Amino acid sequence: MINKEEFREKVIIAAGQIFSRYGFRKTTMDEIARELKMGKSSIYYYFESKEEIFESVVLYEANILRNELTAAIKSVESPVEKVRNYVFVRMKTFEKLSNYYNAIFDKNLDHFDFIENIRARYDREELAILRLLLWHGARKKVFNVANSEYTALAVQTTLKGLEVPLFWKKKEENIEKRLNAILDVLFNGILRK
Amino acid sequence: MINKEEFREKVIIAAGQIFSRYGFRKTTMDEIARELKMGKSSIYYYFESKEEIFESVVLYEANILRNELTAAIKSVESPVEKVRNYVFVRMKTFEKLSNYYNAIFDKNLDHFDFIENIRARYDREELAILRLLLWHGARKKVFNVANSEYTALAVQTTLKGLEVPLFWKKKEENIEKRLNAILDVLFNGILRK
DNA sequence: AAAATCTTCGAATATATTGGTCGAATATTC
DNA sequence: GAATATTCGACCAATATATTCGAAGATTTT
Repeated sequence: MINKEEFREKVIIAAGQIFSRYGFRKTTMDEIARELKMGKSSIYYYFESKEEIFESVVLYEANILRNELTAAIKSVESPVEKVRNYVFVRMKTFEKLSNYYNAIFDKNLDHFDFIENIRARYDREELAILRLLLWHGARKKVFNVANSEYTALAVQTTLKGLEVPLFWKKKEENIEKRLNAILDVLFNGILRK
Repeated sequence: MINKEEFREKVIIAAGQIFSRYGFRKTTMDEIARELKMGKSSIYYYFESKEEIFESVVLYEANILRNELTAAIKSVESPVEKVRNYVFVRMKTFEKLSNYYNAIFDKNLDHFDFIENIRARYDREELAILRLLLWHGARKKVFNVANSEYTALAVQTTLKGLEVPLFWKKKEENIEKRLNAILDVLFNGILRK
C-alpha cells in the first residue's frame, strides 16, 4: 500500500512545516505526531531521533530548491533571462530555507557542522551553474565575461549579500527593490555594450 | 529617569514580538528577559505572571489597532474613501492580532474568556463606527442605506468573513484580491445609483 | 492457518525546561 | 545614612518532552 520510504516522506513534509515555523527546539515530537494523526512512537519506527527527522527535512528542502533552480534556468532561452530567473527563484526559495538556518542558530550547535556541509556543497554547485551560465552568455557574445569562474564568484557573492537580510530578519520590506537594483548593476557589469 | 509605566511598556513591546511569533505557550519568560537584556526576576517586579504580560500585550495591540482605524477614517473626506480605508487598515492590522488568537487556541482555554471579552467589545465599537460611516454617507446622499444599523451589521459580517483565512492560516496568497472583490460587491450594494 | 514479520501505539521514564520565588546586592530617594 | 526601590543569581516544584518498551494488530510468508 504505502511503503516505508513514502511514509518517511510524509513525516518529513509534516515535520518540515512545523520546523520551519517554530525552529528545531520549539518543535515537539507530539506536534509532529499530531499533525500526522499518528502515535508518537510510530514515528520512531521510521526515524532514529528528532535530529534525524530534522536533517532529513533540511536535505529534502535543499533538494526542492535545487530542482526549482534547475527548472528556472531551463524555462527560458536567452542568457540574460536565465540569469535573471535563477536569481529570482533562488531568492524566493531561499527565504523558506532560511527558517531552518534560524532554527539552527537557536543555540543548537551540534547541527552546525551538518548544515554547514550542505551549505558548502550548494555553494560549490551554484558556482558551477553560474559559471556555465556566464560562459554560455559569453560564447553567444551576450556577456562580456573574460574569466567565467572569476565573474561567477562575484555574482555569487552578490547573491549572498541579498541573502543576509532574509537570514537575520523574518521579513525584508524592500527585498524586491533591492533585488532589481542588484540585477541592474550586475547586467551593467557583464553585458556586452 | 524611566518610570514604572514606561518599563511595563518596554516589556509589553518585547514580549509582544515574541508572543506574536511563537504564541503564548511556546514563548518563555527567559526569552522575554533575554530580549530585554534583563534578569528574569526583574520582570516579575513589574508583572504578576506570564499571563498578565500576555493580557497586557493583547490590550496594548488592540489599542494600536483602534488608533490606526480612527486615523484611517479621519485621513480622508468622502464616505466611500472612509469605508474603503477602514476596511483596508482593519484587514492589514488584524493580521497581526490574529497571531494572538492563534496563540490562545493553542489549547490554553483559560484565556478564552478574556480574549472573547475584548473581541466582543471591539465588535460593538466597530459596529458603531460602521453605522456612523454609513449614516453619514446616506446623509450626504452617497449611500443608499435605509437602516444604517442593519447595513452596518452586514458590512461587519463581511469583514469577519475576510478575517477567517487570516485566522486559520499563516498567510493567504490572494487576500488582497479577495478584499477588492468584496469591496466592489459592497459598494455595489450600498452606493446610490 | 500458524509462524514469522511488520507496524502501531499507550504507557512509562529519565531528563530538561520553565514559570515563579527568595534573599541578598545594588541603586536611588529622602 | 536610613529607608525605599530595583535588579538579579540561584533555586525549586511542576511540567513538558524525547525516547523506550512491550504488547497488540496487521500483513506476509511458510
